[in-house]
Amino acid sequence: MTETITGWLFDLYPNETNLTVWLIGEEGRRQRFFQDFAAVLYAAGPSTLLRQLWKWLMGQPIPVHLSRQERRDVFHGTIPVLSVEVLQPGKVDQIFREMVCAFPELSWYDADISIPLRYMARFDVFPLARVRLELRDETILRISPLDTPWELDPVPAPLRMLSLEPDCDPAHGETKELVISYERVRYSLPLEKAAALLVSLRADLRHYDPDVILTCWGDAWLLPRLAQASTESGVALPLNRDESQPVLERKEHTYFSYGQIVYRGRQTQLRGRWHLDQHNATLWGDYGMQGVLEMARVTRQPVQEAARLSPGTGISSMQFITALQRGILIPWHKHQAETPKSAMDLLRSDMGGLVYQPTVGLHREVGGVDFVSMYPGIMVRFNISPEVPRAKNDLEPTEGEPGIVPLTLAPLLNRRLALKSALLSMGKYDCRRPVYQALASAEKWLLVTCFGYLGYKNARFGRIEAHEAVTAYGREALLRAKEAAEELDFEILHMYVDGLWVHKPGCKTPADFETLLREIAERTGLPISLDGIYRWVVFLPSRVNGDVPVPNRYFGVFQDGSIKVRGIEARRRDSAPFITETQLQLLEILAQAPDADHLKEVLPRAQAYARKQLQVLRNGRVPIEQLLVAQKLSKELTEYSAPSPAVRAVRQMQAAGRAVRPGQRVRFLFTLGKPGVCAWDVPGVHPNPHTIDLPRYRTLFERAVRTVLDPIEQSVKGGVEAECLYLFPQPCQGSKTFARMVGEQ
DNA sequence: TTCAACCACTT
DNA sequence: ACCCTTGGTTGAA
Repeated sequence: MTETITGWLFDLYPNETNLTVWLIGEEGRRQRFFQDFAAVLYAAGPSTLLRQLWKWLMGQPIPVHLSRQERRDVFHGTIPVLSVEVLQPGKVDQIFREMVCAFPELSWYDADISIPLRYMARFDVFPLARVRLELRDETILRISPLDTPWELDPVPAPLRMLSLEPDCDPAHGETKELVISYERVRYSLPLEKAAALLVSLRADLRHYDPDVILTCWGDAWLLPRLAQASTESGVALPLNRDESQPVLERKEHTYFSYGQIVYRGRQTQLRGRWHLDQHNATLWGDYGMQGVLEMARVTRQPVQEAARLSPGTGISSMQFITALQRGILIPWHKHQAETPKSAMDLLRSDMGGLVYQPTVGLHREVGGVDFVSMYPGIMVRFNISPEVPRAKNDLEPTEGEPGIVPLTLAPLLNRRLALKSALLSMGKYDCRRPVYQALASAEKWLLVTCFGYLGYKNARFGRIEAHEAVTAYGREALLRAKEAAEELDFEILHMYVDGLWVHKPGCKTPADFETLLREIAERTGLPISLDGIYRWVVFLPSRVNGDVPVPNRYFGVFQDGSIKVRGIEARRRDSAPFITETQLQLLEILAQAPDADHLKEVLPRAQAYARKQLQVLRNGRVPIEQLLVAQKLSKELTEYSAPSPAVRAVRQMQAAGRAVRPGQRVRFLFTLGKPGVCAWDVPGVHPNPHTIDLPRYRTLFERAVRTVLDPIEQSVKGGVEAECLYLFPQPCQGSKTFARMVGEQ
């Protein structure tokens, strides 16, 4: 007796003998099923060794199916392999470890691919895919997808969410209460009365049966704490929906991504239910739940994994899916202890992108023209992939079988283009807008990283020549764009890697740029778009040498009044919120001018605002959190040779028993006297507001204000009284002078 | 005053 | 162990 049901694929993991698969049924039931699933891996090498391996495997207790096959290796063509089919998916890692030990000389393929990823590739499904199951009792006989990860508006799964939120950041202060909320329920309980809390929470879990437990600081703090309380008090807390499985812990780790060191705290994963910690999810800040689900869909990683995925892992898993589905072998990589060159290092060292010197100052009626996902676009159009042979300096589209990289990228790129064009045509207040924006930004990361991986020596599908071909065409495309613009009498104000800023008197509607865009698209074969038309844009000079332009510090206002800011204080994550806020507010005021000619009318308001904010600062009325500076620790404390403010703050934290790992942020305040900083995340220590180093904050404040106002004032000079040019007394460097100025009030 | 060390941004 | 874009700031020599 078989039956068929449909629903959303929710969770998936190996159990003792086969796989557990959770489904959210069409009609809303959460159901657990089981499915037989064999994981296949391959060994290649001398036939005698393969024969020995065969014999060795026959003597193992773990059941396997063995066969000789021919498979395709990306770099070596078709090779003979021994196929090892492990019938108990949960045992793959164990048996593989033993095989490598016994036969270290053999080459291994498809060996370190997670079970969920193998499953997703085999059945072409993904987390929250709509699927049809053919069942016999609790056993899945067949699973087939009803949609693809590339739907723009997938039918949303009816997820039940329960949120757990302590009343304050446990890293910083003393948490007393836990706020529990779901649907229309919301209440809080003291954390101290553990038994009462556990009983209540258990009742909620049983009664509401959430799919998602959404927490703040749940990974490293709340859930471990609840688990411990549960053990101590004897009150069981069934966080897992699958009570036959233990709660899973993923260890903290630090990795490089795009020239940055990144820290991921430990993670607490559930089975049959998701736990998502908003403060420990890679993309949560910018994209929220939608971003995490999108990441899971396109990378096909389980949702809890997707939540803390690095873009590199994300793009790798997409390539693995492509390879698995096409029968291309995935080489096994030992994890070498060497420090990998980051993708960003490569981008820098081979001077990948073309960079131009902008014309410093304020410009009006400027078109921002961007290639959309330029590097991925190049890889797809020119079939750039490690296994596809290339003639040198060949800049023409190639014929033939698309390679792994373009095959992986094409749907992602098309999706991003589709999202972008949907965004262009939808109204400003369309409710899908924020979602689409979140999806587009989430994918941008994957696309950008894919290019980096092409030149990354540890990537399994990398090749430096392919990487160079991409940057070479990128430079060529930008130059062709420049030529096209100049032939159409546009003035080139600036070019940067994949975008250019152009001006032509009278060109201020999208229609005025249409010919240019079409011409560039035609000459380069790459998708191009109008990022927007600026009412005005300012390219900043170097601060060290005021005559020299810098390519990536600018700000401007588009015709719809929205603001674009790059490289300046407000974009730096080590700026205090008060500084960022002031700078962005200044820009908001300036954005009220309908065009550059009206800047002189709004400038006095901006100046008055700056003066007001300065007063707030001087009077000590800025909330202390607004003055917090956050910096990322780039290495172990012992590796530092200079006692930078961040290092001094970490020392304070260490003295209080708080460890900080590389990649973690250190929050601190600048204070008067030695050591000049006060670490924020030291429990029980509350900095005295009177010791705040106001002069220092004032310097930072004025710097940020001058970045924005100086160029505007210069451009409207003549029409404005001279006294307006200097908002503040001349900047003073010595702290004594500052102390006097702050004291004078 | 100079300079090495350090942080962050650009995509 | 090696190389390391840019701009900018900080604190010690």
